[in-house]
Amino acid sequence: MLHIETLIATAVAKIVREVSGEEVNPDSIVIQKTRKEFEGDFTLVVFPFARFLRQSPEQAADTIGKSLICELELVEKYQVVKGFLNLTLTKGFWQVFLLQSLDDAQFGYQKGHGGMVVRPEEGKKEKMGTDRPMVVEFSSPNTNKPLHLGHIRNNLLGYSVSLLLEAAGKRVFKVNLVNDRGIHICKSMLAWMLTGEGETPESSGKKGDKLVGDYYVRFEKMLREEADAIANEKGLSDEDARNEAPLMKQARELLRKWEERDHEVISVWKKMNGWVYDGFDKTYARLGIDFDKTYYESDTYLLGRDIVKEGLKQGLLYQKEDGSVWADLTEHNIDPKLLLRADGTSVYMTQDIGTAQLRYDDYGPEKMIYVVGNEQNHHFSVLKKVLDLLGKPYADAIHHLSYGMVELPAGRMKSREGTVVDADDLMDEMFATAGKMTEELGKTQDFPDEEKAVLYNTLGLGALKYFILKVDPKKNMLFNPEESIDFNGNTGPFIQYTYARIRSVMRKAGEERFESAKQGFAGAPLSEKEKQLLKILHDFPATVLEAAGEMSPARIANYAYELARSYNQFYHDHSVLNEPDLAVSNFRLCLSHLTAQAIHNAMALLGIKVPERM
RNA sequence: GGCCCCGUAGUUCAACGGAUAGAAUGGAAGUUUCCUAAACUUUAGAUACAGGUUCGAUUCCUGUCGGGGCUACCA
Repeated sequence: MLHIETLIATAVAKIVREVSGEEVNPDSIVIQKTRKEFEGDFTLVVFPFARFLRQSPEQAADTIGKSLICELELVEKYQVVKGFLNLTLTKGFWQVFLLQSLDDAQFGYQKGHGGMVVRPEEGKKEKMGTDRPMVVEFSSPNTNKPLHLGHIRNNLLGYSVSLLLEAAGKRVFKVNLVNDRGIHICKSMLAWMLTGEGETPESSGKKGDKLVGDYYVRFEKMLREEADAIANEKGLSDEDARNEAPLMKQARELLRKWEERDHEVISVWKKMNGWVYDGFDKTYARLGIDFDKTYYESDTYLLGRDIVKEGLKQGLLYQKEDGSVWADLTEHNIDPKLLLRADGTSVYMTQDIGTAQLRYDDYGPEKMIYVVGNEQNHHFSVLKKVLDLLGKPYADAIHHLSYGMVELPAGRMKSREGTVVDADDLMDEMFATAGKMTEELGKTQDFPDEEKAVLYNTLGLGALKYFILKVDPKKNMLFNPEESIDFNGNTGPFIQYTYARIRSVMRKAGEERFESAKQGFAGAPLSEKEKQLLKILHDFPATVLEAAGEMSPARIANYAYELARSYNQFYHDHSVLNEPDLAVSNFRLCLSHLTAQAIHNAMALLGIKVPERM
């Protein structure tokens, strides 16, 4: 059904044109929900038109209000407060909206492809009419360390943004890019080869990614000792000492051998990475994250290297005397960027060039979205410029979805100081807290153990995901390990609870009762709380489009909270099943059902499940 | 040094340039013979500072102060 704000805006544009002859772009007309201290449903901000109409804002509002009543049957009455035109819609409009939405299990989601509005850059609106897919890359782990809280934010964001784009009608491919090669991988390999004594996940009982991570830490410790000794002995700077250290030399040698496909090195590499993937798979599964395709840097860096060499041949890049290859970016006022080292090995940028090409070849996407922390803003701006320099058509399709850091009270997480919050540990804690809270409330005494476990998982993950996704992706956020994540107030469990409450009512009503209720609420009056709830429900489809356009799950999280809060207020003031007036009871039952549907669909966009009872 | 981002109640988060800056949490005070009190109600409490643009600024511009990031032949 047509969105009412659009309808009003179009009508206003027409009125202004008829009265003054001025053309007004309907997109520029501001319609907002009326603040609750005033009477009305929607408010038109009249100030911008007052000049066109050569009237005071109040007069202009009155003029437009009068015409709107004639123009739109849905508008029942209006009131003017200063330059604000407050419109009240008919009760019939709200009831028709409810009735039409009731049977839509996909309520809030776009049907079919295309037609969404996206604002990739601030303030820029752009119609996206094509059927080309969106590729969303997220997670992008290194295979030398387990996943931590930073990765959780990344994964949840990427996954939710993918769902959002899909809900907005796009075809979406979720891809992971595993950084499975490079000097850092060689470090954990080397430590394992030197000190591991054949330890495996099976022999030690450790999760594979944890085991490999331990060797990475061990390498850094051993290197520290060597570097300190050398620094003392030769009076070198820390950086130089680290580079001079035999361990570092061995690691570089290992990387060189790896690039030569040395059998022994490759076999250790495969073995250890296999352990890590087993570990990652468990963590992803538990988080509820999945991918359509996984790229490996080890498969793409050579392609990147070829593209760079080709660029060099075409004279788009230049070579230094030592043989290293560079991109000249002086026209952008950026330092030259190294793309191939003198020894021919590639750097991060090189492989990103390769992956971009591969991804373009694989999907021909409209946009390639990279969910990567804002510390890499510079990297991506350089990547786009280098691809542009190389004449790649997809340079513009690259969109860096840059998100803020998760910080601890003491600052950012540092593995060297052991302040990293491990992803698996955190999920364990959330599960335990959910169980403890629920049992203290005595809500699950009659639950079988299996249902308890499912519920605590749902609630623990719900709390965690909501906690992270409710924050604007662009902003840094704070996590305090000393305080457990809340289950009361503006939280995931609060919204889940609201859903469970509604489901309980629906169960008591029964399917038949609900079916007949749909046919029988025409005459029911509309209370303030009920209307408030309907207004919020009506907003859902537009909110999904906006959230998709801004690639901001936070918009959905805040929406879901507002909706749940509004329902709880309604629920507190009104009885659904004990209401004596049948029409009113029917109406409330339907209202409850649509609310549950909207909560379910909103939370689904965040990757959060909702329980039937809790 | 240069470039970029961020400063909103004690704390954690909201607010397309629009009305009296919203929530949550913590503090204070209440609500349950009634569909789930993980709820609801009341209450005190904030736009770092100084200018500018505007009918209107938390939002845009300039400067100051404070925090973070980037400025790698790490990723």
